[in-house]
Amino acid sequence: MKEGPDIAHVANLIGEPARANILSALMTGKALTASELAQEAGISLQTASSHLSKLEVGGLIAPRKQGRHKYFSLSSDDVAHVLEALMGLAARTGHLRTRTGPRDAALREARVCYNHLAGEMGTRLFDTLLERKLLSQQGSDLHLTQSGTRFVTDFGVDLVSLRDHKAPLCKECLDWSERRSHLAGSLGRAFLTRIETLGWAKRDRKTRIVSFTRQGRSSFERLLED
Amino acid sequence: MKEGPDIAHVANLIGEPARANILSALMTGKALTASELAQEAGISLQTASSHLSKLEVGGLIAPRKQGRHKYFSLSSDDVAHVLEALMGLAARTGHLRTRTGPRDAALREARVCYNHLAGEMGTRLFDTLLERKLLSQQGSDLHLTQSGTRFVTDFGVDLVSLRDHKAPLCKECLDWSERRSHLAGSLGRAFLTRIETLGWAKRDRKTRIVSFTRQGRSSFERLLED
DNA sequence: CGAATGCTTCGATTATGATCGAACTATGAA
DNA sequence: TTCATAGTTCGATCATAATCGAAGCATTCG
Repeated sequence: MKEGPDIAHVANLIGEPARANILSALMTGKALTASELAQEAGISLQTASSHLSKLEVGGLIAPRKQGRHKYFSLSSDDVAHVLEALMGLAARTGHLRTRTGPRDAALREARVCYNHLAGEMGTRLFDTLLERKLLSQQGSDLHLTQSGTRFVTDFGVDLVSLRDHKAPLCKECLDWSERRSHLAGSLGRAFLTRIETLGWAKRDRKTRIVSFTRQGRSSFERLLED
Repeated sequence: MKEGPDIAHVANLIGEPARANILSALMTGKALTASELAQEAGISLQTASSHLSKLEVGGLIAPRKQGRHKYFSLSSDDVAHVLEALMGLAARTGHLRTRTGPRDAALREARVCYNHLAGEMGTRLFDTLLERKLLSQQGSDLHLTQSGTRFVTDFGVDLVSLRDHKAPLCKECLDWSERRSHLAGSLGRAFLTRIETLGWAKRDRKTRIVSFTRQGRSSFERLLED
């Protein structure tokens, strides 16, 4: 009864609606200010401040001061992973907050999961990388193969600067709508950034939706089939 | 702000200490009665009853009546997966309830994660299955290969009866102490059962610890190296 | 400097829900 | 039938924490 990590504390942090909204908003991967998060969660600035400090002490979010603004973001991919897992469970146990609508369909097709691509497009990318042996999976470790390195570089991602970081290059993240993995880690992030840079898709500012242009979509298809 | 699944509700269910204790107790995979769970969580029977009904309505646990007893168990592997993910996050953000001790070491070595083997022994099994190509991983789908089928059958697992179920045969589950995957799904369950049947290891009744005998440990090693 | 903006702290209010005693129902045993 | 055990329901109590107004810092801008 008293062994192991204290899951109640962490779950309790997530379990308050206002805080859950804050965390969900941060799943877009963007750093947001206290005021923005307050608005997002539908609470006053004072209340938000209190919640934010709890989340910070709890290690779920990390602040960054910039002038008189204070930006918050999720403190690690782990947090995003737990949130996605919770969304999956909540969806499967039928605890949806709204009826499924067109917006929901868009979310399922392509969305942001803490800076990397999730949804159907995300899992397809991940699966293709494995099928074409651009990515190799040993146990739960993921590595770029030689051809994978070439592929990624050709796509325009600067691997050299990525490898500098301590953070793992490739990680997998379980997708709540697809029940499959998509690519996380710094490479996952770089992929999404590159897709945006190429103008293939745009992130919606308010939601987690990633909307591909028609051209972008077919370019993406070609990339996968190449 | 209102799209997507209601994670706050689910997280809130887990976020109450008494309920977290109940769920943790059920991570052993054993079905427990209301009274047992009350004792496990250190609360009265009335209080436990209230919590259990909330967890049941929330879809996290499933009851089974047997005479005048009511047995509860986790309602799915998904729930166990979320709990493990939470434990990982809690452990990494430093929210341990107790100092690490010998019991903790035993837990890290081998423990039960909702009826399948977790901890170091669990992840080693999983990795070996992949290395020796007994298990193949395509995207996030896992399949037994032909040689894998032979391997498992030789080990004494009755695959035929397992395949009958609708539930997926192989699944992966992220381990909180190892940060790697171990084998879940009905095959994972069968593996642990078989290990127990062979007398290689015993589950502790009260904790999640799986303690291997000396002989069992070396048999296990041999199985992996074979 | 003073004014404005972003955020935090304090304090009072309020709502929620965890808790358990007591009474009640259901199953099983004598 | 009567008694015992397992579990639920009801009701009262109590503690916690979410909320926001008001005041207080801190930073930037004019």
